[in-house]
Amino acid sequence: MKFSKATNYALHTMLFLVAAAPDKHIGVQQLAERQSVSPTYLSKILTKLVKAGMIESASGANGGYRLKRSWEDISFLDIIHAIEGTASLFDCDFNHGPDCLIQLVMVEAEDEMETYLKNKKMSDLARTVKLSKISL
Amino acid sequence: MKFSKATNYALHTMLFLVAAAPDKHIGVQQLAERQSVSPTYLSKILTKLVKAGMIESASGANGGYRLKRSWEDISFLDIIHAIEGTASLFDCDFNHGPDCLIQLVMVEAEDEMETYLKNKKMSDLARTVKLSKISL
DNA sequence: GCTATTATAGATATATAGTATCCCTAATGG
DNA sequence: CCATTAGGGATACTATATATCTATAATAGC
Repeated sequence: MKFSKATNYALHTMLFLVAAAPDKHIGVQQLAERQSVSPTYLSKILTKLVKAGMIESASGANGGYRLKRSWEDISFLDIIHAIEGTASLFDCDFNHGPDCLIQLVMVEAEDEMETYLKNKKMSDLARTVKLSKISL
Repeated sequence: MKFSKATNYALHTMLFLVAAAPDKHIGVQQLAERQSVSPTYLSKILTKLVKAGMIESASGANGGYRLKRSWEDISFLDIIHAIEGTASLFDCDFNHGPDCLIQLVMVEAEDEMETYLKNKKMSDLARTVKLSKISL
């Protein structure tokens, strides 16, 4: 079980936008170069973020991707869900009654992680980046 | 990102052993039938639990798998780690300095889940099973 | 010791998901 | 109208998970 690389690309792109360009359009070309990934691939990933309402895109010259107005509240969980989907990490396929005890525990465990990720906002992280001049 | 079916097989097998047969040898044949999976496949999974020191195996007639003496303390996390490995769920491969802020957050999130799973013991669950007569 | 039983290991096959690229189309600013 | 940029479809490659079959090793019971 692993988080996908796509999620990593999405998280880094979002952090870059929030920390360095919260209002400018940035082309996928430039974003892709920073992460050494092909523009078309990154584009597919970012399109998911667009559909999830976190960023918006503009075609044509000087186009690119830009944060939406409501970016202050975007959490890690929002981004992860947009890329990986919202399905539970654990499925007990057996049909042994309506509630599988193991399933219940696993879902609760996942909830613990998700609660943490829901409370971590990109904007919090961006503040840290600016203070410490950490490179993205 | 998903937990593997193998983890599900392992968890159910362990719960069955703890709840129903904490001291008897149970053949993989019988365990596999309960979960509608091939004996050789389940055997490979259970061998991992043997190597992790949670159960022991005996060849020959009346052989099979049995819990080790120390089974009272076995947690969900122990089993998951034995099957899925202990590697972090998230790797930031970029080389932008020693500490990637995103990586740090993701590892902490995983820790939240793992802490929960470490505190959930199979024996706790077995007690619930017996009280409520839930079918495994 | 012989035989039936049972776990273990190796080889192999199949399915699924992740990663990635190429190419074509659509939209838009200048 | 043209250069630029996002979006979508088709496709290929890889890695991992899932699963089975066969052969080998160990052991209990006779």
